[in-house]
Amino acid sequence: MALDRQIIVAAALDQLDQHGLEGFSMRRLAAALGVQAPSIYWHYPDKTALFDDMADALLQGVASQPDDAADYAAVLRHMAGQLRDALRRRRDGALVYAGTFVVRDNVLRLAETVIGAMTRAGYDSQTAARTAFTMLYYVLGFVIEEQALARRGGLDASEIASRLAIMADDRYPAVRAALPHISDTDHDARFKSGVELIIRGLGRPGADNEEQIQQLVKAMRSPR
Amino acid sequence: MALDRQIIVAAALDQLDQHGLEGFSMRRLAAALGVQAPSIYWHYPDKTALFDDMADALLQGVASQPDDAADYAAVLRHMAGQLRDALRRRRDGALVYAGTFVVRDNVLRLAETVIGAMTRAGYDSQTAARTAFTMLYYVLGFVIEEQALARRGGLDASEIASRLAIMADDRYPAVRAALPHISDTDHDARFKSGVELIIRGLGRPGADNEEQIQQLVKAMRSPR
DNA sequence: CACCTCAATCTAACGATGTTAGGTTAGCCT
DNA sequence: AGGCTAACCTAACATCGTTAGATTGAGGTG
Repeated sequence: MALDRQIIVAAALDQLDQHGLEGFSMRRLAAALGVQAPSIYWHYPDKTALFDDMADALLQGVASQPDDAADYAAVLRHMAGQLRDALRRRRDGALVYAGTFVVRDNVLRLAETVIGAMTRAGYDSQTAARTAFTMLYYVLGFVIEEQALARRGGLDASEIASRLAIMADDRYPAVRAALPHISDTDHDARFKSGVELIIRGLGRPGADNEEQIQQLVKAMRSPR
Repeated sequence: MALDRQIIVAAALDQLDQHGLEGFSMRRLAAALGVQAPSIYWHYPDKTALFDDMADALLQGVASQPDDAADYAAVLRHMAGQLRDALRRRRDGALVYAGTFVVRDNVLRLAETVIGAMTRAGYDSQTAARTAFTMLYYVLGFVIEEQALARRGGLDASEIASRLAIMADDRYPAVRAALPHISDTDHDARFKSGVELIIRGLGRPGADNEEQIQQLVKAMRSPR
């Protein structure tokens, strides 16, 4: 009577926060809803269908007020940040989303915002689409690793760092030299640097200018 | 007697290919090894420890012969491709790796190759480390989505494409215009374009030159 | 009001899962 | 020969996703 998909999804996301992806259980979810487990199967054919809705719900509110006037780089930055926050909002959110990869309104709106801003700036739609996906994959991979620490309950960041320091012996001099940056816990800064790296990789709109930039950069990189 | 970790991991990866991550079972694995399920628990404390070894084994052979003379961009390209192939080799390989995120010899060797090549080229170790991670996250996200189609057995790529075409109505004009590129099934080309985007984002080694390039690119992007 | 329908829940159960407790074997060391 | 222990076994526990089929209760119809 009281149950519908929206209520179930909301409760399911709370369950996710409490027990994680591994500990998620249809029975516990049902109990939290004050109902028996099979009742959920009247509203959803199976667990994966429920998780599809959960994945979509994660993106609710992302790209809700697109700014058509904004610079395309600003849009990319903003959307990457919003996507990261959305995936981080719930425990194991990135894994839930990765497991399903649904095509729904919420993700379409996100794509529209990014691709629209880029095409308006003069990029062809292939470049726009591929950039949007590259950014999406980066964010997804980043948050998955960001949440991986929480997943393995026991060890914290410092523990990993010290274990890494031990392993990085003479066989891995470059890794050892870069240790403080590899173990850097300033996730915000690390995330932004990746976003900027991708944005910077975009040349000027139009294939010709694109090539120009590439050649120019290449020239500047050549040995002094 | 016959059993050891190496044999178990090899059989476990075969099980992964046959049944996927969802269908993986300690009992079935044991049966494939001609043994009862609890026997595996003499060699591994639990399932997650086994999956850690499996994740590490996925990267075996990656960056096995580092070329110290190679251009840093070539190293980045090569390592990204090798990592993608490694994760793709086994069904749900990317998800297995994402679930664990272990720090072992195989991943250290990969990091050493990339970071080493970049620092030798003149980049500071922070830029090198962050670039390596950005590339890693991109590849991970890419392969997760690449394997997502196989995970949901029923629908194939064309089915998704047509469903997407239906949803991309007037509300999403940019998405509709970019449809052929969004549904592009040439995964190799899409993968490479992301890799090149990230590589291109790297400026000339050294902060000053870096800024130079940024300013230059910015100038070229400014309205005609 | 009595009857029917059907959405929405229930109980009961099936087969499978990861894991643990504790017993059994078989080869090596003294 | 006798004991130790690595490496397996059987049995069982609690829990899981899911299905079959019974039951409830509200709304519409005669």
